[in-house]
Parts: sequence; structure tokens; C-alpha cells
Amino acid sequence: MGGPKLPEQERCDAILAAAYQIALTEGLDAVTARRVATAAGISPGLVFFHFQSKDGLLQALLDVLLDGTLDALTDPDLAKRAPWDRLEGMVRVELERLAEYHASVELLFAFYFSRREDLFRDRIEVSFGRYLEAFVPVCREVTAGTARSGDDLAATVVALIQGASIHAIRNPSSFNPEALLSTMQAFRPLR
Amino acid sequence: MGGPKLPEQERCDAILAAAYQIALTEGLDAVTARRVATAAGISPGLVFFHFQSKDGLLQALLDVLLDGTLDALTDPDLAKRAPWDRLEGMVRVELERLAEYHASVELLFAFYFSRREDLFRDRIEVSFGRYLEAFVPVCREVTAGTARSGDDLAATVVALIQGASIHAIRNPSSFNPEALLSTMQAFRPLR
DNA sequence: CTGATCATTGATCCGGTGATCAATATAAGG
DNA sequence: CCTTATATTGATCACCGGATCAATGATCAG
Repeated sequence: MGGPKLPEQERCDAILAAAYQIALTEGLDAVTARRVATAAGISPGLVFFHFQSKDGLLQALLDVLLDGTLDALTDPDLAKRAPWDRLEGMVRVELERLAEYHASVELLFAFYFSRREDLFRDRIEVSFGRYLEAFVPVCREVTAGTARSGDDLAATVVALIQGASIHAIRNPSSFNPEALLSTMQAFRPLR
Repeated sequence: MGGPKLPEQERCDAILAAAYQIALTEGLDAVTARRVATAAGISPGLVFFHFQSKDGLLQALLDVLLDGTLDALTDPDLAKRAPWDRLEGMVRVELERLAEYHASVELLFAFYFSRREDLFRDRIEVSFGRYLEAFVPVCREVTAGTARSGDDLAATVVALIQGASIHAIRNPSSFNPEALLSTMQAFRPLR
């Protein structure tokens, strides 16, 4: 018994990477201590040594997922353009990311809909909330001076993106960001 | 052993009702043969006698769910109004149904994201496809004579409704159909 | 009434899962 | 080199879920 030792951080990362991989390819239910351990080339007991419980492992996995999926809020360098162009650019970035990361987004939804414990849902809700908030300021700028509400526009835009992600998950090959973007032009203020 | 006898159909319905109830209130994972049997007041073996396997039970449950959730495509009597009014009416009906049936919709998503077998996904995809198709004709009418594409509009509208359902699931009390409907006015052709 | 068919029961088997733990190997400090 | 703290192993436990099945109860045709 016993075996080669690795620094805490590195081992945890390796375990998480294995769990992530399994979750992506075979679904959340396939993430069991034994399978993760086998995939990571370690013994099952070690998973609990580092993460206490399976819930602990899933919590950590969810954190990784949220960090890598819902943080593209930080606009790129092109931050100072006209409000509408900025909004359109943000939506475009998000939609194009979907085509690439749809598997991660799918996993996120799997977390949300199959692990209903508050522990998980609360974190996801907070992230969703932050996601919405990232769109509010620019939407308010866009609707300034019109009769429309910036908050409503933000809610609509986010609903659109989330609905689009379901499409991207269902049928990635037929998913086309341009179709949504062109329809979205209708939101542009006429002025 | 042995017990009161019931006609096949009735027993199956009772089992399905129990399964549905458990799934709605405690999630899909809580739907086990034993729990369903207890809830239905019968013996565990009977579940398999009537549904062969757990997959069989879940298939039947999914059918019930799809029938009750994604079939509101049949427009009400107010079928012959102007295209835009018709589209707006359809969206309104769907959004208002969300507020009432969000638990069923949540269950539908749970099916989709946690049971990844083709057996389940294919049926859901077909239903989603039909759902989209129900919006295509009216969207084409709406965009006729404009530069916009009816199919793109339909895809956008469906994405919007599905995104809205996620909102309705996350936070039913803060879900307000009117916000989306008013923003959607932007899609109305100017003409 | 009788026998055949169907519905029902509940005990039981088997596999997989989360979790625990004593034993052991490794690394670091004096 | 010895000691101490920390990783790591792999066997093992208890539990639960799907599935099976012999035994038994109900129902009905003849």
C-alpha cells in the first residue's frame, strides 16, 4: 500500500480533471468515486481523502464549471463603442462561445436540473444572476431616451441566449448564431 | 399474497400518477420502483409486471409529460386574426402557461439533461421540433414582404420562450410575461 | 364447481455506490 | 537515521436500487 506522493493542489486538480472528463462524455451520473479514481489512476479512497464526500467533489466540479463557463462577462478591449454595437458584440461573443462550449453548458444544465439540492442550485442561480447583471448597464444605455425598459431588454437578451444554448446543445451542427443576430437587429433603436 | 385486482389501464395510470407526483416534487432520481410502489399502495413487483423495466416506466412517464406540456400548439378559436396578432397571442399563451406549468417543464428538462440515452432524447427532440414547426407558418406570414426571414424569426421566438422557461423555473415569482412581450414588440413589422 | 388465466405479493438475488479504516509508503525536520 | 505528519492503498461495510420468481389471490368461461 501507499504510493507516490503528489502535492495537494496537483492531486486535487488531477481528480477534478478526471471527473470533468467523465461528466462531459458520459454524464453526471457516471461520476462515481471508483470511476473517477480509475480514470485518474489512483485508489478510490483518495477521492474521499481529498474531497471528504461525493458532494464535496461535485461542489468543486461545479466551481470549475462555473468559472470556465459563465465568466465571459469581461468585455474585450473593444469596450468603448456605441451602446448598441457593444450589446450586439456581447451577444455575438456569447453565441459563438456556445458553439464551442456547448458540452460544458450542457453539463451546467445537467447540474441544475438533476442535482436539486440548494447547495448546488444557489450557486448556479447566483452565477445566472451575475450573468444577467452583466447585460443590464449596456441595455439601459441602449434604451435610454426610448419608451422601452433596459431591464426588460436585458431579461429578453439573456432569455434569448439561454434558449439558444438549448438549441446549441440539441443540435450543435445546425446552430447558427447569425440567424439570431440578424433577428435581434429589430431591438436596435431607430432614433 | 395476491390482492385486489384492477383493470390493466387503471393500474398503469395509478402507477404513472404516483411516479409523476414523485418526479415533480422530489426529482427524477427519487423515482424508484419501491417508492413508486409505496406511493401507489402496491407491491414493488407490480411495477415491473406492468412496465417491464424502469426504463419502460420512465418512457411512459415521458410520454405523459410530452403530451401534457408541448401540445398547446393548437391555436384557440381566435385563429383568424392578423399574422402579428396571432404570433403575439401564441407567445402570450405559451408564456402564461409557463407560470402555471413550470414544474412540468422543469421535469421535462430534467429528463433531457439527466437521461442522455437516445431513447429519451430522440422523443424530446421530435417534440421540440414539432414545437418549432408550429411557429414557422405564422412567422413566415409576419415577415412576408420584409427583408427578414420567417424561419429565423421562428427560431428566435422559440429560443426566447425556452429561455423564459428557465427563468420561470429558477424564479417563478419574479417571472413576468409582460416584460418579454413588450420587448418583443420590436419584432413587429413597421409596414 | 372447476380449471385456466391474469394480477399481485413479498422475499430474495445481485450489482454498484458512498464511505470508512487499518496498514503502509513517502516526504520533511531535526 | 529516526520521527512525525501526511498521502495513498485496497479491502471492506452497509445500503439501496433494479430485477426475478414462486406462491397466492382474484376473475371468469364453460
